[in-house]
Formats: sequence, structure tokens, C-alpha cells
Amino acid sequence: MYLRYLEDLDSRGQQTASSDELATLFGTTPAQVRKDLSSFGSFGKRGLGYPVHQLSDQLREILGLGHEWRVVIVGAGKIGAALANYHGFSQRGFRIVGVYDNSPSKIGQLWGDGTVVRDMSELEKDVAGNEALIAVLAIPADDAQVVVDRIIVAGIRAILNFAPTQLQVPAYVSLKTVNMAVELEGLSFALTNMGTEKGAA
Amino acid sequence: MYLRYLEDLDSRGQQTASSDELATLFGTTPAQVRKDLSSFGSFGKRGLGYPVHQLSDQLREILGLGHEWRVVIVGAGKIGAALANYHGFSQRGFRIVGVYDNSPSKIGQLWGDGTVVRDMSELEKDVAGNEALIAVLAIPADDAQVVVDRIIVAGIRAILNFAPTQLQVPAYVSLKTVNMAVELEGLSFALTNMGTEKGAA
DNA sequence: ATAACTTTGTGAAGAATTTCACAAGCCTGT
DNA sequence: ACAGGCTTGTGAAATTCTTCACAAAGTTAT
Repeated sequence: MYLRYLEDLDSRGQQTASSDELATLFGTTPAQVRKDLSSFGSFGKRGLGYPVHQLSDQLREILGLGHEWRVVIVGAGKIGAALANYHGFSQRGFRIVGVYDNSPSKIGQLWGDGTVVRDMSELEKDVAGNEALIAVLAIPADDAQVVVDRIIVAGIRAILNFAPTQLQVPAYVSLKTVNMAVELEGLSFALTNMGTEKGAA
Repeated sequence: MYLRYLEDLDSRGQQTASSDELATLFGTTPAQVRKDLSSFGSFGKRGLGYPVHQLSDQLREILGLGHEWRVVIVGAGKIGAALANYHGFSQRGFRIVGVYDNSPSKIGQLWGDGTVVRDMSELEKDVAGNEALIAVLAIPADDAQVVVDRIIVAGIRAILNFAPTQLQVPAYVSLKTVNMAVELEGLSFALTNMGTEKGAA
């Protein structure tokens, strides 16, 4: 998240930023910003603040964004389509190298941007060839675990999961699940308990 | 999240579940499960475990899912469309009562399921009429803050934000931001630092 | 060069969260 | 009815995370 704001500042030509300034921007405290950054190294200049552009570069390095990551999307439904067309991915160095589905009605379908939906059964061979390490999963919950097991064997090492289920993966595979219904339920809880608790910001 | 698994167990006809069993399911510890649940009340029966169905009901109550929430979607792009068609929402009591956009090419568009995209300028009137309290924001980052200010005035009290930006809202409004690029960057970090840290599960 | 001012980096204090461990309670056998 | 076996609920300990506060270091003005 820090990176996003630093790039913003950078594009506006700001040279340096103090922890105070960054904290207001991120909605946190100066001490937090300094602790967070210091855990990766000593980036700031005392009396001056943090060099915006240089810090951006270093964070990108730390996050492993120095090179392009190849990503496959599994599931060519509505969510898969939205993700495939999402510019935010390509802008940040994630190149979508394939979209897969197992439904005959979807396979071969040509999307607006030239992507052709491929058969799941080709995934193994493709992943071996293009060395994709990241998969985005946009398939029904019931199919998710078997597909996960399969793509891990194929070589995938990180999964962004949109299926509303908890998945089992070995320790050497990173998994991040995004569950939109759960997010909405969190809002429902907040609305319901507004008076009782302090309101979330 | 607990609720999701409890419903799963319930639908399989399981009567009770121990904290141990739930913990394995959620990927946490039995002590954590007991602490979490006990913070809302005393649901379990000693020697037996938690009554699955009854606990589901109580959690739904706590989360405020006892009634239908009316939701508006702002932004009729790819993401907005995917969300509008996402069955997970309606399945869990969130009814989409309107989709809005300010682009003339989108307004009036009829989607497959009968939804008609309406002009942003009608949002205020509509929200007053249908008493929607929750908005899903699927618009470009640059427009997000002005739209947020506007829908809050209109009466929205909770926002699920898909725009890649930090938004300012008053304390009485709940905000949850989902940023898919940030999630992917988290995976990139995990992949890059696999050997150094213990792998994320 | 020096003084006054700013801001980082970081130990130490404080707060919050998680884990431990066990008494108390409930169920099932006999 | 009672003993033996599980499992919860919860204080207390351990751990993790956040905030405080200040010395050290850099900048600016004179």
C-alpha cells in the first residue's frame, strides 16, 4: 500500500516525504511508518524525510516487482472476464498469459482483447512452457480444491483465490483468498453494531 | 468465515462440532475458536461441542444477516457487471436494487438479468426511496472520492470499495476496500521471499 | 562554523492478541 | 446414580504489535 502512495507523490514530482506526511496519507501514525520501513532497511535521511522516488524503487524491489510475472486465469466466467480485462494487473507487471476453462461453451471463445479461452487440459503443458508461477482462480467453490491440486502439480506457486472456500495448499505455495460475500457481511456487522462499538473507518 | 463452514457442516447434517474440529477446518487453533466465539456469548455445550445449526443462526443474527440488505452498485464497467451478476450476494441476503453510471454509453443499457443501468444523477432520489444503506463502488480511482461524498449525503452508510485508492469517510460510515493489485503484489512478495521467511499458508 | 530546527531509527513501555492450562460442566457407560 | 471421558469457558502467561520518547544525524540560516 505504501508503494501506491509513494508512486503518486513521485508522479507529482515530490522529492521527499516525512514519516508524518506519509502517515496522514496512509491513515496511520508516523511511528508506524518508521517501524514498518525500518524493518526492511534504513531508507530515510534524518532532518529531511524519505526520498520518494528512491524508496519507491526499493519497495518495488522488496516486493519482487522488478520483473514481469506471468499469470494464468482459471475460470472464464464473469469474474474471470473482469479480471482478465482489469488494467491494474498489467500496469503493475502482471502479464496474463492464458485463460482456462473446462466448459465446452467457453473454450475457444475469443474475448475483446484477443484472448482465447483455452481448455483446462492444456494448462499443464502451457504452464511448463511459459513458466507462469501465479494463478488467479475464478471458479465455483466445489471445483476449487481439485483444480488447485492440479495447477500446483503443473508448477503454480501462488494463487489468488476468488472461490468462496478455504483451500488447502502445501507450505511452499502462497495462497490469498478474496471473498466478496464475506466482505459484505463484515459491513453488515458494522452497520448492525454501529451504536455498540466504535465505528470503523 | 466461521459461518460459511458452519453452514457447510449443517447442510451435511452434522449436529455438533468441537472447537478442535472447527479449528482444523478454519486453519486456526481450538483456543482461538473458543475465544472468538465466547466473545459473543456462550454457545457450546461442554463435553459435546457447538450445536452447528443453532450456532449458525446465532452468528447470522450477530452479523445482522437476519434481514435483506438493499445494495446499490456504482459503476457499470466490467467489475460492476461481474458483481451485479455474482450470485454469492443475493444468496446471502444482499439484494441489488440499482446499478448506476455516469457514462451516456452505459446508461439505459439492459443487462442479461433485466437490470437497467441508471444515471448517477438519479441515485439520490432512488436511495431515498429504496432505503439502500450499502454501496459497492466499482469506478476509476480518480472519481472515487467525489462519488463517495455524494452517496454518503444520499444516505449510504457502508461502502465496499473496489477502486484502488484510500477513501476518506466519516466515522459513521463503514468502509472496506478490496484492492486486487495489492493482493497480487502480496503474492509477488511471498514468492520472492520464499526461502527467507516461513511460507504463508 | 555554529546554532537552531527538523526528522529518522530504535530501545523501552504499553496495549492487544494469542496461547496455555485447567476447573467446571455435560454426556455416556454401566 | 456414578465414574470416566470429552469439551467448553476463561483467568493467567506468553507473545506480538503499537506507541512513546529521545539520542543521533542531517539541514538551513546566519
